[in-house]
Amino acid sequence: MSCGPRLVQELRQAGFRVTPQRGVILEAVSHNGGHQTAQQVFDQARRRLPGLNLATVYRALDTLHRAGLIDLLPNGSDLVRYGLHDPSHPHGHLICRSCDDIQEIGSDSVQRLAAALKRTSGFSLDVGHLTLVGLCDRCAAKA
Amino acid sequence: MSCGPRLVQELRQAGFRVTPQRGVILEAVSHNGGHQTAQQVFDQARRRLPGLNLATVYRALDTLHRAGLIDLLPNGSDLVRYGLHDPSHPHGHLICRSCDDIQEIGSDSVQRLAAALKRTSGFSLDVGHLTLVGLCDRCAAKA
DNA sequence: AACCTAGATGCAAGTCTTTGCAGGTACGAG
DNA sequence: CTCGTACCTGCAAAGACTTGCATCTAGGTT
Repeated sequence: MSCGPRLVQELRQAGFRVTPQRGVILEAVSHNGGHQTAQQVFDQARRRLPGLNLATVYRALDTLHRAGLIDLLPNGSDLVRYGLHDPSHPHGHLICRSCDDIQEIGSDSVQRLAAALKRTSGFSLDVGHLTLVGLCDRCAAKA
Repeated sequence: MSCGPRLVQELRQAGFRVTPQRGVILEAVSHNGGHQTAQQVFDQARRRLPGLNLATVYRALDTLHRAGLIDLLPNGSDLVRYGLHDPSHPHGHLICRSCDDIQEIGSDSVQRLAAALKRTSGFSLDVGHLTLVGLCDRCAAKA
């Protein structure tokens, strides 16, 4: 896992400090294939750093997010989940408001929307971690 | 204000009951031009229904949202705000993650994205109340 | 290598929102 | 018009997340 080097480089570059807490928390985020809740990250990280506090986890998750190391998945109806941000595989998420299913979308159509918004409103859409809410095909068929 | 008839019709149609609390809460949402927080809705609604409870406000807002009467504006960093849903004027919101400014967007480009998603993934995007996060032109210029 | 300071952490208390439960009410059936 | 019950509400307590403050530490400076 190449977390270590990336952590140091990207945190420093964004003007944040490299601390053991942030290292352990970043590793915990990727545990079990990602998509962890804050509490799960906390439980996992505390095994390696017993004194760790939940408030620190929330602050570190925010910091790592702002440094571009992790993505937020605000699930609408469920808890917020966190995942490693992989710049070599940019994608958005489609979340079904009925069954909470998450599917990924490639960024082609999103890129086109972003370009249109930039042109018409000057707004820079966050393409890297975009989350869209609606109905998946199965739930749409029911309604 | 045509809240009354719409309230009765749309709540019933969605299988919910029409209660005085829901009526007062719906009116409170539209107070001051909309975009109210839950607390503001509570303060406003309690003037007409003194016994009203904050938990009821949250439950009613959820119910009214699911019945299609109000929109949610999850502001990312700030509190969630609520507004009347106007089917004759569908639009999305662009929220700046840096300064929390909200601007509206017409649905043209959003409609195109929705059509593309439907085609490629079978996913039905909620076009009526779409909220996109990014940087507004001023904050993008700073960064 | 020792020092300084902005920034990070731990703790505790605070907000915002949700949930469980007991009693109350809308509204369709009789 | 009255009844019955599924759905709502109020209350209190929990859950999720944030914030204020004192202490500590990463990492640049000397």
